[in-house]
Amino acid sequence: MNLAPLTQRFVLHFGEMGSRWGINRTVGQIYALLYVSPRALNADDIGEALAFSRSNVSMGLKELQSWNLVRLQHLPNDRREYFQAPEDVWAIFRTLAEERRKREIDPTLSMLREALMEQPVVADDIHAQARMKQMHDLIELMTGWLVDVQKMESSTLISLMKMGSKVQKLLEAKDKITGKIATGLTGRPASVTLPHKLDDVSIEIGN
Amino acid sequence: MNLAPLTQRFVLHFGEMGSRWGINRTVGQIYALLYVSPRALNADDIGEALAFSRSNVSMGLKELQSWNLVRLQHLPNDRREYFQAPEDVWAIFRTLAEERRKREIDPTLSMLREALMEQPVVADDIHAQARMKQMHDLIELMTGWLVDVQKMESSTLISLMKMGSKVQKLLEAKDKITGKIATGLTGRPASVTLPHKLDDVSIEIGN
DNA sequence: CTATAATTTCAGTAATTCCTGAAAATTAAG
DNA sequence: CTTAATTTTCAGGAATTACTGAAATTATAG
Repeated sequence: MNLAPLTQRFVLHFGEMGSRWGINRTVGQIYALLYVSPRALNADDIGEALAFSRSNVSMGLKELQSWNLVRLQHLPNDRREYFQAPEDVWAIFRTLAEERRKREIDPTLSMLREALMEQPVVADDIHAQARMKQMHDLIELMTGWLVDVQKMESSTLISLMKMGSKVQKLLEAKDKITGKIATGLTGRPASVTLPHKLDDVSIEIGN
Repeated sequence: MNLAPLTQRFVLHFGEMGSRWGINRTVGQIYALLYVSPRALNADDIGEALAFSRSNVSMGLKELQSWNLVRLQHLPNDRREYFQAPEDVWAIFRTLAEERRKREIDPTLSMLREALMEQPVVADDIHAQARMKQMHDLIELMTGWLVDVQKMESSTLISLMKMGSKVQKLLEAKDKITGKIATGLTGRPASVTLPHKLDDVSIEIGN
């Protein structure tokens, strides 16, 4: 391996973290290399840079493709396949979140759904099913939210994350207002803006 | 293994998913069993229920304790240690998120921070460092947000997740207002409520 | 303090995952 | 179609991880 110093540190780190992320060293290093590379690389480039066998690189790239984490392209007058990681880190993050959901969450959600359809026969299973329902509801809420959030523009997402827990303030304010409506203190029609319908909310700057 | 039908399905599923979640089969099954169990279990209970050796159970429980996923308790007139999973699924989820952050994200954030302090010597490293900066900034934003969100009440978190991408509406409305202020159309002082300071925002119901 | 119950450690083995080189399959140029 | 370049597959060996039983350690009752 003969890489530029910072690149090497990055690549080695990704290799070591691989096991914690559910990928192996090879795949971690290949991805890291592609991520920092200014140009697309072919399998031989990668194998040489990381000192992996050609077949190992092939399997690693296949894995990365199954994660939708690399793009394949062809250069003129060169029949080899070139790979690169997408430029946009937020796009990468979305892909990662989606793929992890598919692999790590969805199968469990399916299992829970099926288990909740059954009628418990044994006493122990009555409690077990109630616990599964709690887990199911949490996961369903989480994944639904994730899908919702995936639809947003990156810029919107960034703004929201920068707000952090201050979003809570908006929610509290909204609850206060809707509470007022319920008790009829505002004199406005009570029909507008229920807790989960925010479409007609407008905001003003307070004192 | 002689478990109630639904419990068994749940336990076996967690065992199989274990590898995708970065834990082994044993640990997955032990956690699943504790999660659905109506009472705390001791190591022998667990070993018998899952047909694992006593030492394997011991190692599995140690692992779960290192994840803060199980609580240890003692029963009167019994010197054995009893384990249980916390009741509150949202508390469990928070723990999981925090521990995964510590193990899967924080080390990378540290590595990136260090790499960004260096002065690139080689041309390749200039681009590599720029890419690392992009990744660093994203991770820092994400983890900061996560820490913020961890502080919220579960009920608040649930409300926010149920709103999903409708939160975006609030943000858009806010931007519209602050935009108006910037262009002086409201006649209000221009100093209030900058994009990241929402403390003084109040909400009214629109038409 | 002693005896016993309970838990943990650890060396050895089993099981799984990773990686390589050789061979097969695919692709495209001539 | 033939040939050469490129990629993929896969059997076997290497490396890692998981699991067990025995021994050591720790904790508590008497």
